[in-house]
Amino acid sequence: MYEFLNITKALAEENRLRILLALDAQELCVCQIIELLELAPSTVSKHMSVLRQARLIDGRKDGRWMYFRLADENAPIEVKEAIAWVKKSLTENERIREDARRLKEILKIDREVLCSQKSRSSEYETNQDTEICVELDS
Amino acid sequence: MYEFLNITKALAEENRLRILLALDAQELCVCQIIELLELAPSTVSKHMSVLRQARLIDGRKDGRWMYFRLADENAPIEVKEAIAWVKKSLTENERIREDARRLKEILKIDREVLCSQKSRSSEYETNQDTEICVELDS
DNA sequence: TCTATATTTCGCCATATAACGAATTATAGA
DNA sequence: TCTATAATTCGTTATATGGCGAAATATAGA
Repeated sequence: MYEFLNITKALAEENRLRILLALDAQELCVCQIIELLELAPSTVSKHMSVLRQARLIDGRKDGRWMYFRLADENAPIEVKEAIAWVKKSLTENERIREDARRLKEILKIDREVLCSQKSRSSEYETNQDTEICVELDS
Repeated sequence: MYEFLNITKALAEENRLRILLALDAQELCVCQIIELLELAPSTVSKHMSVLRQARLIDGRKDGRWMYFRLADENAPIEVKEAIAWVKKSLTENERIREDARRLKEILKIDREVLCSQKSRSSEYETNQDTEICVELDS
């Protein structure tokens, strides 16, 4: 029961659903998810921990970067079915589609540039990555 | 998205999962669910309202009694899949099986007796419905 | 070894929500 | 009409959780 509740609680939050759907197409490092959601690193880290606790995602460390991906075939059946249900229910959702578009742009940015605090978008200024921001906000 | 979140939030609470599974076999009136969960009427009523808002259950009023049942084929596809997923994941759960056993006993009790405050079980005393309470607590 | 930095952990605050009892509403039956 | 009562609504309280920034941790590279 508690394991199942871990899954449903993990799914009961909009940003975590956005993360799951973003991971549908490819694995992502935390800084890319931070960029997508425009949340503080500590907040995103907590969300990843909740999703991982529920076994909805797996993580691997590569140097300083932490990569996450959707749980695969080895996951418990309830988890696999949960992921299938979420994907089917939300793939056509407008917010999720917008995330997918934004993510495509984010993936074009070199990770070194993306992850450095200085070049992080949106937060403080109408910054220099004009063409990217225009794409992202459209 | 908000509709989907209504579903996941409704599923992210143990007592509401117990209610859904209890409704798997038959429709129930609120007083029967109160008896099963041993929660205050106002609490159960709120849970029913959350489940209904998510469209996971339907209700019908019959005199003073309100009956609820699981959503049927007319429900949105996400709802039907959610119900199927929950059922498959939890039917074998020990807590849920115990609820099913208790529910069988509760359904034997005449509803007039069950619903009247005086004869409500467990709460205050080792009451007169001895044989029933023994069954329920075993 | 020392520095920079990606991520996590921790502590705090604001908000959401589960629980209850009291008050209210709706309905059956006297 | 009046009373009893099943259920809901409302107000309150306690707890859980999302958010952030600061501090800690881990690792790459100088």
